[in-house]
Amino acid sequence: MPYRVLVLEGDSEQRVWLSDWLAKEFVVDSCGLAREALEKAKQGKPDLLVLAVDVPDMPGMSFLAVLRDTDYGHGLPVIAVAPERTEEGVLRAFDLGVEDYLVRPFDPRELVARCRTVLRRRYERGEYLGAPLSIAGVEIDPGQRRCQARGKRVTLRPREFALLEILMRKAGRVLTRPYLLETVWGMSSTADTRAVDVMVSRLRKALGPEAGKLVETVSKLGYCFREPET
Amino acid sequence: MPYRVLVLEGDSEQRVWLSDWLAKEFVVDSCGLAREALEKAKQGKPDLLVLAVDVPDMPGMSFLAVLRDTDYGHGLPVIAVAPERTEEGVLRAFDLGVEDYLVRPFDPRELVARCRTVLRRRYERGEYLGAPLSIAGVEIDPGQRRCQARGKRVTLRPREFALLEILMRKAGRVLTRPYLLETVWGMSSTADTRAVDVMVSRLRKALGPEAGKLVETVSKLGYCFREPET
DNA sequence: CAGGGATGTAACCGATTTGTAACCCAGCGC
DNA sequence: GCGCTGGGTTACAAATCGGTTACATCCCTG
Repeated sequence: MPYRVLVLEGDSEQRVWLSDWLAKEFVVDSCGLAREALEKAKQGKPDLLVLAVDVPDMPGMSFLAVLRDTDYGHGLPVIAVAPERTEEGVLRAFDLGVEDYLVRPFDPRELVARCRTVLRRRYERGEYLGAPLSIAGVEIDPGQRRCQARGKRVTLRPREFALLEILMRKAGRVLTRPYLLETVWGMSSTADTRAVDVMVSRLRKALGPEAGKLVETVSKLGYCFREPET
Repeated sequence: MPYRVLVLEGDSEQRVWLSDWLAKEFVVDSCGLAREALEKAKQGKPDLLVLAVDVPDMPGMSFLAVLRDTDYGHGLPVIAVAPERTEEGVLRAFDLGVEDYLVRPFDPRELVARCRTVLRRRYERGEYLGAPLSIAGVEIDPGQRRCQARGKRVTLRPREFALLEILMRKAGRVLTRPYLLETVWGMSSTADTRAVDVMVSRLRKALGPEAGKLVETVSKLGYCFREPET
Protein backbone atom coordinates (compact mmCIF):
# COMPACT_ATOMS: atom_id res chain seq x y z
CA MET A 1 0.00 0.00 0.00
CA PRO A 2 1.85 3.07 -1.19
CA TYR A 3 2.36 6.03 1.05
CA ARG A 4 0.77 9.35 0.30
CA VAL A 5 2.99 12.38 0.12
CA LEU A 6 1.80 15.95 -0.04
CA VAL A 7 4.08 18.54 -1.62
CA LEU A 8 3.80 22.21 -0.82
CA GLU A 9 6.00 24.28 -3.08
CA GLY A 10 5.27 27.74 -4.39
CA ASP A 11 7.23 27.60 -7.60
CA SER A 12 5.23 25.57 -10.05
CA GLU A 13 8.17 24.32 -12.04
CA GLN A 14 9.85 23.07 -8.92
CA ARG A 15 6.60 21.62 -7.77
CA VAL A 16 6.19 19.54 -10.87
CA TRP A 17 9.77 18.43 -10.69
CA LEU A 18 9.48 17.34 -7.08
CA SER A 19 6.15 15.66 -7.63
CA ASP A 20 7.38 13.72 -10.62
CA TRP A 21 10.27 12.36 -8.69
CA LEU A 22 8.28 11.44 -5.68
CA ALA A 23 5.57 9.93 -7.84
CA LYS A 24 7.97 7.22 -8.90
CA GLU A 25 7.55 5.74 -5.50
CA PHE A 26 4.67 7.37 -3.70
CA VAL A 27 1.20 8.61 -4.31
CA VAL A 28 1.68 12.33 -4.63
CA ASP A 29 -0.60 15.30 -4.32
CA SER A 30 0.73 18.84 -4.53
CA CYS A 31 -0.18 22.46 -4.17
CA GLY A 32 1.40 25.87 -4.21
CA LEU A 33 -0.34 27.72 -1.45
CA ALA A 34 -0.24 27.23 2.27
CA ARG A 35 -3.97 27.39 2.70
CA GLU A 36 -4.52 24.80 0.01
CA ALA A 37 -2.02 22.62 1.79
CA LEU A 38 -3.90 22.88 5.06
CA GLU A 39 -7.04 21.88 3.25
CA LYS A 40 -5.39 18.97 1.49
CA ALA A 41 -3.65 17.83 4.65
CA LYS A 42 -7.03 17.65 6.26
CA GLN A 43 -8.87 16.08 3.34
CA GLY A 44 -6.22 13.92 1.77
CA LYS A 45 -4.75 12.29 4.86
CA PRO A 46 -1.16 12.28 3.61
CA ASP A 47 1.50 10.29 5.41
CA LEU A 48 4.21 12.87 4.85
CA LEU A 49 4.53 16.50 3.91
CA VAL A 50 7.36 17.87 1.82
CA LEU A 51 7.46 21.55 2.57
CA ALA A 52 9.33 24.27 0.72
CA VAL A 53 9.94 26.93 3.29
CA ASP A 54 9.46 29.75 0.80
CA VAL A 55 5.77 29.67 -0.06
CA PRO A 56 4.06 32.77 -1.40
CA ASP A 57 1.21 33.18 1.01
CA MET A 58 2.93 32.27 4.25
CA PRO A 59 6.47 31.70 5.50
CA GLY A 60 7.09 27.98 5.63
CA MET A 61 7.86 27.99 9.28
CA SER A 62 4.74 29.87 10.22
CA PHE A 63 2.83 27.41 8.16
CA LEU A 64 4.35 24.62 10.13
CA ALA A 65 3.35 26.26 13.37
CA VAL A 66 -0.21 26.60 12.13
CA LEU A 67 -0.24 23.03 10.93
CA ARG A 68 0.98 21.76 14.27
CA ASP A 69 -1.91 23.50 15.86
CA THR A 70 -4.46 21.49 13.98
CA ASP A 71 -5.47 18.07 15.13
CA TYR A 72 -4.70 16.39 11.84
CA GLY A 73 -1.34 18.10 11.49
CA HIS A 74 -0.11 16.98 14.79
CA GLY A 75 1.33 13.67 13.89
CA LEU A 76 2.19 14.46 10.30
CA PRO A 77 5.90 14.09 9.60
CA VAL A 78 7.47 16.90 7.60
CA ILE A 79 10.55 17.18 5.46
CA ALA A 80 11.56 20.79 4.85
CA VAL A 81 13.29 22.08 1.75
CA ALA A 82 15.07 25.40 2.14
CA PRO A 83 16.82 27.63 -0.41
CA GLU A 84 19.82 27.98 1.85
CA ARG A 85 21.13 26.81 5.13
CA THR A 86 20.90 29.27 7.97
CA GLU A 87 21.60 28.38 11.54
CA GLU A 88 18.44 30.00 12.66
CA GLY A 89 16.30 28.32 10.04
CA VAL A 90 17.52 24.86 10.82
CA LEU A 91 17.02 25.37 14.50
CA ARG A 92 13.58 26.74 14.03
CA ALA A 93 12.65 23.87 11.78
CA PHE A 94 13.77 21.17 14.13
CA ASP A 95 12.09 23.03 16.93
CA LEU A 96 8.85 22.69 15.07
CA GLY A 97 9.47 19.02 14.71
CA VAL A 98 10.51 18.53 11.10
CA GLU A 99 11.94 15.12 10.48
CA ASP A 100 14.53 16.19 8.01
CA TYR A 101 15.93 19.26 6.32
CA LEU A 102 17.25 19.57 2.78
CA VAL A 103 19.01 22.53 1.23
CA ARG A 104 18.82 23.36 -2.47
CA PRO A 105 20.19 22.30 -4.75
CA PHE A 106 19.81 18.62 -3.92
CA ASP A 107 19.72 15.32 -5.71
CA PRO A 108 16.08 14.36 -6.12
CA ARG A 109 16.95 10.77 -5.44
CA GLU A 110 18.20 11.88 -2.10
CA LEU A 111 14.86 13.43 -1.35
CA VAL A 112 13.08 10.24 -2.32
CA ALA A 113 15.46 8.26 -0.16
CA ARG A 114 14.89 10.49 2.82
CA CYS A 115 11.16 10.31 2.40
CA ARG A 116 11.44 6.57 2.33
CA THR A 117 13.48 6.62 5.51
CA VAL A 118 11.16 8.89 7.37
CA LEU A 119 8.11 6.94 6.32
CA ARG A 120 9.62 3.64 7.24
CA ARG A 121 10.80 4.91 10.57
CA ARG A 122 7.46 6.39 11.26
CA TYR A 123 5.09 3.77 10.09
CA GLU A 124 6.85 0.51 9.74
CA ARG A 125 8.70 0.25 12.97
CA GLY A 126 5.59 0.94 14.87
CA GLU A 127 7.13 3.98 16.48
CA TYR A 128 4.08 6.03 15.91
CA LEU A 129 1.96 3.48 17.66
CA GLY A 130 1.48 4.22 21.27
CA ALA A 131 0.48 7.83 21.38
CA PRO A 132 -3.05 8.42 22.57
CA LEU A 133 -5.46 9.33 19.84
CA SER A 134 -8.93 10.74 19.74
CA ILE A 135 -11.18 10.91 16.71
CA ALA A 136 -14.87 11.55 16.49
CA GLY A 137 -15.47 10.77 20.11
CA VAL A 138 -13.46 7.59 20.16
CA GLU A 139 -10.33 7.71 22.25
CA ILE A 140 -7.61 5.16 22.55
CA ASP A 141 -4.51 5.02 24.66
CA PRO A 142 -2.41 2.16 23.40
CA GLY A 143 0.07 2.58 26.24
CA GLN A 144 -2.60 1.51 28.67
CA ARG A 145 -4.69 -0.41 26.22
CA ARG A 146 -7.65 1.70 27.09
CA CYS A 147 -10.45 2.79 24.88
CA GLN A 148 -13.39 5.08 25.34
CA ALA A 149 -16.30 5.67 23.05
CA ARG A 150 -18.29 8.80 23.75
CA GLY A 151 -16.92 8.93 27.24
CA LYS A 152 -17.76 5.37 28.13
CA ARG A 153 -15.10 2.83 28.84
CA VAL A 154 -14.90 0.01 26.32
CA THR A 155 -12.95 -3.16 26.88
CA LEU A 156 -11.35 -4.56 23.78
CA ARG A 157 -9.55 -7.75 23.25
CA PRO A 158 -5.97 -7.47 22.00
CA ARG A 159 -6.71 -8.01 18.36
CA GLU A 160 -9.71 -5.77 18.39
CA PHE A 161 -7.60 -3.05 19.90
CA ALA A 162 -4.80 -3.41 17.38
CA LEU A 163 -7.30 -3.34 14.57
CA LEU A 164 -8.97 -0.23 15.89
CA GLU A 165 -5.64 1.48 16.36
CA ILE A 166 -4.58 0.97 12.75
CA LEU A 167 -7.95 2.02 11.46
CA MET A 168 -7.85 5.18 13.55
CA ARG A 169 -4.26 6.04 12.71
CA LYS A 170 -5.11 5.81 9.05
CA ALA A 171 -8.52 7.32 9.54
CA GLY A 172 -10.20 8.28 6.31
CA ARG A 173 -8.17 5.88 4.26
CA VAL A 174 -9.48 2.64 2.98
CA LEU A 175 -7.45 -0.26 4.30
CA THR A 176 -7.65 -3.52 2.44
CA ARG A 177 -8.09 -6.86 4.10
CA PRO A 178 -4.66 -8.12 3.06
CA TYR A 179 -3.10 -4.97 4.42
CA LEU A 180 -4.88 -5.32 7.72
CA LEU A 181 -3.96 -8.97 7.89
CA GLU A 182 -0.36 -8.09 7.37
CA THR A 183 -0.17 -5.24 9.83
CA VAL A 184 -2.49 -6.43 12.57
CA TRP A 185 -2.00 -10.17 12.33
CA GLY A 186 1.60 -10.08 11.13
CA MET A 187 3.09 -11.34 7.94
CA SER A 188 3.55 -14.86 9.15
CA SER A 189 -0.10 -15.26 9.92
CA THR A 190 -1.92 -17.99 8.09
CA ALA A 191 -5.30 -16.53 8.85
CA ASP A 192 -7.89 -16.22 6.20
CA THR A 193 -8.95 -12.80 4.99
CA ARG A 194 -12.40 -13.48 6.41
CA ALA A 195 -10.85 -13.37 9.85
CA VAL A 196 -10.71 -9.62 9.36
CA ASP A 197 -14.44 -9.44 8.79
CA VAL A 198 -15.14 -11.37 11.92
CA MET A 199 -12.82 -9.19 13.96
CA VAL A 200 -14.41 -6.06 12.57
CA SER A 201 -17.77 -7.42 13.51
CA ARG A 202 -16.58 -8.02 17.07
CA LEU A 203 -14.97 -4.61 17.22
CA ARG A 204 -18.15 -2.89 16.11
CA LYS A 205 -20.19 -4.75 18.65
CA ALA A 206 -17.75 -3.79 21.38
CA LEU A 207 -17.78 -0.14 20.38
CA GLY A 208 -21.52 -0.04 20.52
CA PRO A 209 -24.08 0.84 17.89
CA GLU A 210 -23.08 4.47 17.55
CA ALA A 211 -19.29 4.39 17.55
CA GLY A 212 -19.40 1.12 15.67
CA LYS A 213 -20.78 2.95 12.67
CA LEU A 214 -17.50 4.83 12.32
CA VAL A 215 -15.88 1.65 11.13
CA GLU A 216 -17.18 1.70 7.62
CA THR A 217 -17.25 -1.17 5.17
CA VAL A 218 -16.01 -0.25 1.72
CA SER A 219 -17.47 -2.78 -0.61
CA LYS A 220 -14.99 -5.07 -2.34
CA LEU A 221 -12.07 -3.22 -0.83
CA GLY A 222 -11.83 -3.23 2.87
CA TYR A 223 -12.58 -1.04 5.84
CA CYS A 224 -12.14 2.55 6.83
CA PHE A 225 -12.50 4.54 10.03
CA ARG A 226 -14.43 7.50 8.78
CA GLU A 227 -15.51 10.61 10.59
CA PRO A 228 -19.08 11.60 9.92
CA GLU A 229 -19.61 14.12 7.12
CA THR A 230 -19.15 17.70 8.13
CA MET B 1 -5.70 -1.96 -25.49
CA PRO B 2 -1.96 -1.88 -26.02
CA TYR B 3 0.17 0.87 -24.67
CA ARG B 4 1.25 3.64 -26.97
CA VAL B 5 4.91 4.40 -27.23
CA LEU B 6 6.38 7.42 -28.96
CA VAL B 7 9.91 7.19 -30.28
CA LEU B 8 12.04 10.24 -30.88
CA GLU B 9 15.23 9.35 -32.68
CA GLY B 10 17.12 11.49 -35.19
CA ASP B 11 18.78 8.78 -37.21
CA SER B 12 16.14 7.31 -39.48
CA GLU B 13 17.70 3.88 -39.74
CA GLN B 14 17.88 3.59 -35.99
CA ARG B 15 14.38 4.91 -35.72
CA VAL B 16 12.95 2.20 -37.90
CA TRP B 17 14.89 -0.43 -36.04
CA LEU B 18 13.69 0.75 -32.64
CA SER B 19 10.13 1.15 -33.80
CA ASP B 20 10.02 -2.30 -35.32
CA TRP B 21 11.16 -3.91 -32.14
CA LEU B 22 8.80 -1.96 -29.97
CA ALA B 23 5.94 -2.59 -32.38
CA LYS B 24 6.06 -6.25 -31.49
CA GLU B 25 4.44 -5.34 -28.24
CA PHE B 26 3.22 -1.76 -28.33
CA VAL B 27 1.54 0.69 -30.62
CA VAL B 28 4.40 2.81 -31.85
CA ASP B 29 4.59 6.25 -33.31
CA SER B 30 7.91 7.82 -34.16
CA CYS B 31 9.54 10.96 -35.37
CA GLY B 32 12.96 12.43 -35.88
CA LEU B 33 12.57 15.99 -34.75
CA ALA B 34 11.99 17.40 -31.32
CA ARG B 35 9.23 19.75 -32.37
CA GLU B 36 7.36 16.96 -34.10
CA ALA B 37 7.66 14.97 -30.92
CA LEU B 38 6.15 17.74 -28.85
CA GLU B 39 3.25 17.88 -31.25
CA LYS B 40 2.76 14.15 -31.24
CA ALA B 41 3.05 13.97 -27.49
CA LYS B 42 0.27 16.47 -27.24
CA GLN B 43 -1.98 14.96 -29.89
CA GLY B 44 -1.30 11.31 -29.52
CA LYS B 45 -1.21 11.06 -25.74
CA PRO B 46 1.41 8.36 -25.68
CA ASP B 47 1.95 6.34 -22.53
CA LEU B 48 5.71 6.35 -22.84
CA LEU B 49 8.42 8.22 -24.69
CA VAL B 50 11.62 6.60 -25.86
CA LEU B 51 14.05 9.43 -26.33
CA ALA B 52 17.39 9.40 -28.09
CA VAL B 53 19.38 12.13 -26.48
CA ASP B 54 21.07 13.10 -29.73
CA VAL B 55 18.32 14.64 -31.85
CA PRO B 56 19.22 17.04 -34.66
CA ASP B 57 17.14 20.06 -33.77
CA MET B 58 17.53 20.07 -30.02
CA PRO B 59 19.69 18.34 -27.42
CA GLY B 60 17.68 15.54 -25.92
CA MET B 61 17.93 16.90 -22.44
CA SER B 62 16.74 20.34 -23.39
CA PHE B 63 13.87 18.68 -25.12
CA LEU B 64 13.01 16.91 -21.94
CA ALA B 65 13.05 20.15 -20.01
CA VAL B 66 10.70 21.71 -22.54
CA LEU B 67 8.45 18.69 -22.46
CA ARG B 68 8.22 18.79 -18.69
CA ASP B 69 7.02 22.33 -18.96
CA THR B 70 3.95 21.37 -20.90
CA ASP B 71 0.87 20.11 -19.17
CA TYR B 72 0.72 16.89 -21.14
CA GLY B 73 4.40 16.24 -20.55
CA HIS B 74 4.51 16.00 -16.78
CA GLY B 75 3.20 12.62 -16.28
CA LEU B 76 4.73 11.12 -19.35
CA PRO B 77 7.36 8.56 -18.45
CA VAL B 78 10.55 8.70 -20.49
CA ILE B 79 13.23 6.17 -21.25
CA ALA B 80 16.40 7.82 -22.52
CA VAL B 81 18.82 6.26 -24.97
CA ALA B 82 22.30 7.77 -25.00
CA PRO B 83 25.26 7.11 -27.29
CA GLU B 84 27.57 6.80 -24.34
CA ARG B 85 27.57 6.86 -20.64
CA THR B 86 28.75 10.06 -19.02
CA GLU B 87 28.37 10.79 -15.37
CA GLU B 88 26.98 14.17 -16.09
CA GLY B 89 24.51 12.92 -18.69
CA VAL B 90 23.09 10.27 -16.45
CA LEU B 91 22.67 12.67 -13.60
CA ARG B 92 21.09 15.28 -15.77
CA ALA B 93 18.71 12.73 -17.18
CA PHE B 94 17.61 11.49 -13.80
CA ASP B 95 17.29 15.07 -12.69
CA LEU B 96 14.79 15.60 -15.42
CA GLY B 97 12.94 12.59 -14.24
CA VAL B 98 13.59 9.90 -16.79
CA GLU B 99 12.45 6.51 -15.66
CA ASP B 100 15.31 4.61 -17.14
CA TYR B 101 18.50 5.10 -19.09
CA LEU B 102 20.02 2.86 -21.75
CA VAL B 103 23.42 3.21 -23.39
CA ARG B 104 24.15 2.09 -26.94
CA PRO B 105 24.68 -0.51 -28.04
CA PHE B 106 21.92 -2.39 -26.31
CA ASP B 107 19.83 -5.48 -26.81
CA PRO B 108 16.49 -4.36 -28.27
CA ARG B 109 14.69 -6.96 -26.21
CA GLU B 110 16.07 -5.28 -23.17
CA LEU B 111 14.53 -2.02 -24.28
CA VAL B 112 11.18 -3.72 -24.75
CA ALA B 113 11.48 -5.30 -21.33
CA ARG B 114 12.25 -2.00 -19.68
CA CYS B 115 9.38 -0.32 -21.43
CA ARG B 116 7.14 -3.03 -20.13
CA THR B 117 8.43 -2.54 -16.60
CA VAL B 118 8.04 1.20 -16.65
CA LEU B 119 4.56 1.00 -18.08
CA ARG B 120 3.48 -1.56 -15.56
CA ARG B 121 4.89 0.41 -12.67
CA ARG B 122 3.31 3.53 -13.91
CA TYR B 123 -0.11 2.38 -14.93
CA GLU B 124 -0.80 -0.87 -13.21
CA ARG B 125 0.29 -0.21 -9.70
CA GLY B 126 -2.35 -0.91 -7.05
CA GLU B 127 -5.78 -0.66 -8.49
CA TYR B 128 -7.42 1.71 -6.12
CA LEU B 129 -4.61 3.67 -4.61
CA GLY B 130 -3.74 6.25 -7.19
CA ALA B 131 -3.22 9.88 -6.38
CA PRO B 132 -6.20 12.15 -6.06
CA LEU B 133 -7.35 13.54 -9.35
CA SER B 134 -9.46 16.54 -10.21
CA ILE B 135 -10.76 17.38 -13.65
CA ALA B 136 -13.50 19.74 -14.66
CA GLY B 137 -14.99 19.88 -11.20
CA VAL B 138 -14.98 16.15 -10.68
CA GLU B 139 -12.64 14.99 -7.96
CA ILE B 140 -11.72 11.47 -7.00
CA ASP B 141 -9.48 10.14 -4.28
CA PRO B 142 -9.01 6.44 -4.77
CA GLY B 143 -7.19 6.03 -1.46
CA GLN B 144 -10.26 7.23 0.35
CA ARG B 145 -12.73 5.94 -2.20
CA ARG B 146 -14.32 9.31 -2.45
CA CYS B 147 -15.76 11.26 -5.28
CA GLN B 148 -17.11 14.77 -5.55
CA ALA B 149 -18.84 16.37 -8.47
CA ARG B 150 -19.05 20.14 -8.33
CA GLY B 151 -18.47 20.08 -4.61
CA LYS B 152 -21.13 17.52 -3.83
CA ARG B 153 -20.35 14.08 -2.48
CA VAL B 154 -21.19 11.27 -4.82
CA THR B 155 -21.30 7.66 -3.73
CA LEU B 156 -20.20 5.23 -6.36
CA ARG B 157 -20.27 1.50 -6.42
CA PRO B 158 -16.97 -0.28 -6.90
CA ARG B 159 -17.27 -0.78 -10.64
CA GLU B 160 -18.56 2.70 -11.21
CA PHE B 161 -15.63 4.11 -9.31
CA ALA B 162 -13.08 2.03 -11.17
CA LEU B 163 -14.62 3.00 -14.46
CA LEU B 164 -14.59 6.69 -13.62
CA GLU B 165 -11.02 6.46 -12.45
CA ILE B 166 -9.79 4.99 -15.72
CA LEU B 167 -11.77 7.46 -17.76
CA MET B 168 -10.35 10.35 -15.77
CA ARG B 169 -6.80 9.04 -15.79
CA LYS B 170 -6.99 8.83 -19.56
CA ALA B 171 -9.14 11.92 -19.89
CA GLY B 172 -9.46 13.18 -23.42
CA ARG B 173 -8.70 9.84 -24.93
CA VAL B 174 -11.31 7.53 -26.33
CA LEU B 175 -11.36 4.21 -24.53
CA THR B 176 -12.89 1.28 -26.33
CA ARG B 177 -15.31 -1.11 -24.74
CA PRO B 178 -12.94 -4.08 -24.96
CA TYR B 179 -10.24 -2.00 -23.31
CA LEU B 180 -12.51 -0.96 -20.49
CA LEU B 181 -13.69 -4.50 -20.05
CA GLU B 182 -10.15 -5.67 -19.74
CA THR B 183 -8.92 -3.01 -17.36
CA VAL B 184 -11.95 -2.42 -15.20
CA TRP B 185 -13.51 -5.86 -15.27
CA GLY B 186 -10.28 -7.80 -15.51
CA MET B 187 -9.08 -10.23 -18.10
CA SER B 188 -10.88 -13.19 -16.67
CA SER B 189 -14.23 -11.50 -16.90
CA THR B 190 -16.81 -13.14 -19.09
CA ALA B 191 -18.98 -10.08 -19.20
CA ASP B 192 -20.50 -8.88 -22.39
CA THR B 193 -19.33 -5.63 -23.90
CA ARG B 194 -22.80 -4.21 -23.31
CA ALA B 195 -22.06 -4.40 -19.61
CA VAL B 196 -19.87 -1.38 -20.18
CA ASP B 197 -22.75 0.62 -21.57
CA VAL B 198 -24.89 -0.22 -18.62
CA MET B 199 -22.16 0.71 -16.17
CA VAL B 200 -21.56 3.99 -17.97
CA SER B 201 -25.23 4.69 -17.73
CA ARG B 202 -25.20 4.04 -14.01
CA LEU B 203 -22.10 6.15 -13.58
CA ARG B 204 -23.65 9.10 -15.39
CA LYS B 205 -26.74 8.86 -13.31
CA ALA B 206 -24.69 8.80 -10.13
CA LEU B 207 -22.64 11.80 -11.19
CA GLY B 208 -25.75 13.80 -11.84
CA PRO B 209 -27.00 15.49 -15.00
CA GLU B 210 -24.22 18.03 -15.21
CA ALA B 211 -21.09 16.07 -14.38
CA GLY B 212 -22.54 13.07 -16.16
CA LYS B 213 -22.22 14.91 -19.42
CA LEU B 214 -18.43 14.80 -19.10
CA VAL B 215 -18.54 11.12 -19.86
CA GLU B 216 -19.01 11.28 -23.59
CA THR B 217 -20.05 8.57 -25.95
CA VAL B 218 -17.95 8.32 -29.06
CA SER B 219 -20.09 6.52 -31.57
CA LYS B 220 -18.81 3.13 -32.68
CA LEU B 221 -15.66 3.60 -30.66
CA GLY B 222 -16.21 3.84 -26.99
CA TYR B 223 -16.25 6.41 -24.22
CA CYS B 224 -14.19 9.39 -23.24
CA PHE B 225 -13.99 11.68 -20.24
CA ARG B 226 -13.97 15.12 -21.78
CA GLU B 227 -11.31 17.34 -20.32
CA PRO B 228 -11.60 21.11 -20.20
CA GLU B 229 -10.87 22.90 -23.45
CA THR B 230 -7.20 23.59 -23.94
C1' DC C 1 -4.87 -31.16 33.38
C1' DA C 2 -9.07 -28.22 33.90
C1' DG C 3 -11.11 -23.79 32.96
C1' DG C 4 -11.50 -19.63 30.62
C1' DG C 5 -10.52 -16.22 27.36
C1' DA C 6 -9.18 -15.18 22.69
C1' DT C 7 -9.50 -16.05 18.00
C1' DG C 8 -9.70 -18.68 13.56
C1' DT C 9 -13.02 -21.28 10.63
C1' DA C 10 -17.14 -22.69 8.61
C1' DA C 11 -21.84 -22.10 7.73
C1' DC C 12 -25.87 -19.58 7.11
C1' DC C 13 -28.35 -15.70 5.42
C1' DG C 14 -29.52 -11.22 4.06
C1' DA C 15 -27.81 -7.23 1.36
C1' DT C 16 -25.44 -5.35 -2.30
C1' DT C 17 -23.62 -5.39 -6.65
C1' DT C 18 -23.63 -6.47 -11.27
C1' DG C 19 -24.66 -8.97 -15.72
C1' DT C 20 -28.29 -9.90 -18.96
C1' DA C 21 -32.15 -9.40 -21.58
C1' DA C 22 -35.62 -6.62 -23.11
C1' DC C 23 -37.40 -2.49 -24.64
C1' DC C 24 -36.93 2.03 -26.44
C1' DC C 25 -35.29 5.83 -29.23
C1' DA C 26 -32.33 8.12 -32.71
C1' DG C 27 -29.90 8.15 -36.93
C1' DC C 28 -29.26 6.39 -41.47
C1' DG C 29 -29.62 4.24 -46.02
C1' DC C 30 -33.07 2.61 -49.16
C1' DG D 1 -41.82 4.81 -44.04
C1' DC D 2 -39.07 0.63 -43.07
C1' DG D 3 -35.56 -2.00 -41.40
C1' DC D 4 -31.18 -1.84 -39.33
C1' DT D 5 -27.62 -0.57 -36.11
C1' DG D 6 -25.83 1.56 -32.01
C1' DG D 7 -26.59 2.96 -27.72
C1' DG D 8 -29.52 4.43 -23.23
C1' DT D 9 -32.34 2.67 -19.70
C1' DT D 10 -34.79 -0.40 -16.85
C1' DA D 11 -36.15 -4.57 -14.41
C1' DC D 12 -34.92 -8.75 -12.90
C1' DA D 13 -32.06 -12.60 -11.63
C1' DA D 14 -27.75 -14.41 -10.44
C1' DA D 15 -23.61 -13.97 -8.24
C1' DT D 16 -20.93 -12.11 -4.94
C1' DC D 17 -20.01 -10.04 -0.69
C1' DG D 18 -20.07 -9.34 4.02
C1' DG D 19 -22.33 -9.78 8.95
C1' DT D 20 -23.16 -12.89 12.31
C1' DT D 21 -23.24 -16.94 14.99
C1' DA D 22 -21.68 -21.34 16.62
C1' DC D 23 -18.11 -24.10 17.37
C1' DA D 24 -13.34 -25.86 17.41
C1' DT D 25 -8.67 -24.61 18.74
C1' DC D 26 -5.15 -22.78 20.98
C1' DC D 27 -2.83 -20.88 24.74
C1' DC D 28 -2.69 -19.31 29.06
C1' DT D 29 -2.97 -19.70 34.18
C1' DG D 30 -3.55 -22.12 38.17
